[in-house]
Amino acid sequence: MQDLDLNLIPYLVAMEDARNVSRAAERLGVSQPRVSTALGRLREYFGDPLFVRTSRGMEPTPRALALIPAARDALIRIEKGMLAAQEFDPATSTHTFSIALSDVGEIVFLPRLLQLFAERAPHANLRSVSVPPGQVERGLESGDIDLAIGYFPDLGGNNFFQQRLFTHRFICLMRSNHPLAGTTMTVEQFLSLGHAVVRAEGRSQEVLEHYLEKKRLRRRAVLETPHFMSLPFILTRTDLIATVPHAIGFAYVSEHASITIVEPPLPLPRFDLKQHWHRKYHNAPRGEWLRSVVSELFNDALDEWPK
DNA sequence: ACAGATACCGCGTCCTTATG
DNA sequence: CATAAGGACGCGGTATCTGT
Repeated sequence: MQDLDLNLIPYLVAMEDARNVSRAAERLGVSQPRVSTALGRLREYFGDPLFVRTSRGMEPTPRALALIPAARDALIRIEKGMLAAQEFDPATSTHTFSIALSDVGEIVFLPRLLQLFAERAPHANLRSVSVPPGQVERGLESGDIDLAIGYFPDLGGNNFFQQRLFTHRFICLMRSNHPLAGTTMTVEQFLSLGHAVVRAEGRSQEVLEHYLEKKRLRRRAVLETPHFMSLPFILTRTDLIATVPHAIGFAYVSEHASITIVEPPLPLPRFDLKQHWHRKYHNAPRGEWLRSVVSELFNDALDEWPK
């Protein structure tokens, strides 16, 4: 440690970000040779080339990749602990928070989140972004997305932090005057009824599909639709049933008297709904505030909906 | 032609030593 | 023990070279 010049650490991190000496220099606000010599000293200290020239730019070596997380962490700690005193004030903030939500999330999260924003952050705005699952990662890293809420089983790795909000279970919806409304549905009935099946972009419906497939249970998908929104209108006018995450079902039932909930006759799988963020922003006051608000609003108490 | 590495020089920093 | 003065070291800049 004595021999390692700590001033070199930002260069290491900037190189990983830019993968290019000149651009790293630009980002750091220094000259290109300075990055080059800094890299040289790092190379000597660690006895490893750290970054090598390739057709895709300066590629980090395994050694560099092993070093960088710690370096990044150190910088963030210093920034947070010593330099960044600025606090986030929800009452005056005019920030627009970007949140990645599945369509399930839009229905479940946005109304309550907006209510809370109106009270505590009246000048802040919300933007719900719909991005393909593979791009959530990139968005969170770049800061284009502040938070991802929902079922994102692919969002792992040690660059991302997550917090479980509540566990989703599946329930069945049907019209209130359906012959089976208010009864205890049997497996036979469940399988013989026509189903309205949502195949949304998100991953949550896959959990159900995989389960049914594994159990070799075939239901009759009379309707396939990519949207949850149309379900209440469809169910009201047909004998179809739909199996959906419970928070959605509860939301529909509270708005549409013509829809009612029936418990499914099978122990359907459950899945955790989480909020995900990039470790880069773990200590950012704004992000911390948003996450605390989300976990305050959405937690296991949601299992008790509706009253 | 472009990007990264090297040469060289000025200057600032920090260490050592001296002194109040 | 604190501060001042002197000096070595090395950082970081510009210019330039080298390799792809």
